[in-house]
Amino acid sequence: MATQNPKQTAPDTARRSERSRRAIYEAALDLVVEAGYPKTTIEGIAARAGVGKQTIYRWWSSKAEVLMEAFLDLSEQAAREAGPEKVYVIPDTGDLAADLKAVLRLTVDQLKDPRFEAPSRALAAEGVVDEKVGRAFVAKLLEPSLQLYVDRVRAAQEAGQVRPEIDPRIALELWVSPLAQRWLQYTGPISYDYTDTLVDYALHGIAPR
Amino acid sequence: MATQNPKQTAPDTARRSERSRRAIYEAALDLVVEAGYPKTTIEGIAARAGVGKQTIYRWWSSKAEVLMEAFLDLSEQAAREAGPEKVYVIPDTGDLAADLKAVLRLTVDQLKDPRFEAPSRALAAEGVVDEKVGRAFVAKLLEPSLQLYVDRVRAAQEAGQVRPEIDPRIALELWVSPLAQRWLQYTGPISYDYTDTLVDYALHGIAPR
DNA sequence: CTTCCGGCGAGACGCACCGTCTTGTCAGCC
DNA sequence: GGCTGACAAGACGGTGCGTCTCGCCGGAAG
Repeated sequence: MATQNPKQTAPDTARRSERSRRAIYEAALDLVVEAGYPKTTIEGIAARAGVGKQTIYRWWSSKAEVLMEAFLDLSEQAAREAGPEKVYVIPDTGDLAADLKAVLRLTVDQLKDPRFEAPSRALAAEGVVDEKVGRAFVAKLLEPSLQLYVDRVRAAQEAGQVRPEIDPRIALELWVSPLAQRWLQYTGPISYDYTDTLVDYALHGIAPR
Repeated sequence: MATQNPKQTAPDTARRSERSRRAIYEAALDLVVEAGYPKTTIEGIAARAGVGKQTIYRWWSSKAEVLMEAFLDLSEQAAREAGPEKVYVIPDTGDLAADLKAVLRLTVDQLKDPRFEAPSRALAAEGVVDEKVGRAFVAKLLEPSLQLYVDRVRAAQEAGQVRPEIDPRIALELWVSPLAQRWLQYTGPISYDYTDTLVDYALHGIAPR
């Protein structure tokens, strides 16, 4: 009994083809954008990438996993291109409302970019029905962004713009979740006005002041 | 050229078998609970319902549509059993915060009932990726419940507990959407404490009063 | 530089499910 | 009581699944 591997005879990463890996990422993302997630198949990805099916099955265990890594790769690439620390930190001008509104406007734009929308919709949908995928989606894609809001709200607390007993992790859901639900479930239109309103409601509540 | 039907020679509803219809509803719901949505197939539903596949294809156009009607039927049935006007109107004791907290606690319980959770997760997931299904899901299942919050917030506005310029349709998202997102996407735990906190934040905001 | 091992592209395989179509039966309006 | 069309059952070709087998070839080790 030699070294016990999680999946018998694990493949040798040293000999892995970088060329194939990237071709698979690109094919997966393109297909999801063009044909939609349900019509995106492993066979289709392999064919478009000019790759044997086994190469996909060797390194990933599901369509969702392929797309997750492909999308993660795309995000990192986009982050590198935009330059470090561009959209990836929430500004702190001292005016919490203005800063949140500014970031949410960028988010609104991003949600309408097909190259971003198609894969993240697909992954979100898969995550709703498959808890494992869902938690991976949250941990790798969502949580890092949410943490930025936590930090910004904490700063606002120290500046006296947010009550100290407020839980930042819950506070951010007052504007993130409504936007997310409208986008994911088509419960309503998404606009700058809308996100601006969310920030106002979140900061001051709906009760008389 | 006789009466032009949307789908050539539409079936005759008068001769439709009620017995088969209900057997299909039950089989679909059971399979989704037991095996999960992806493993629920039309062939599987037909087999378990003791029904020919054609009977399903005759009356529905997709797995999602079958499940949607089945779940709608289940909801109406549950509503009838609970008696008219039980959970289906939001109480108005004059204390908006208390009323919202009470209803949200019931929602939390409902979200954890497997017989309810499995189908609504499945439909929500399908709706994320298929806009047609998504809009139907919202219109038939979500919107009616949300309307109750709109009515309750309007009453609160007339009672002077909510500022008059507040849009009730957006206000309700301050507590509904965060709960929905935590449930759908596994972004955090769901508890009475959590929903109580949401109501407090929504009413009074996070800024110093 | 040579050897060799294992990832590689290609695609055949059996399986499950798709959506359509066929058959004979039987239930419900006329 | 007769006709019509929905019904249960299941055959059918098509497609994607996940596994497998085949040579090929390219990078790590000697």
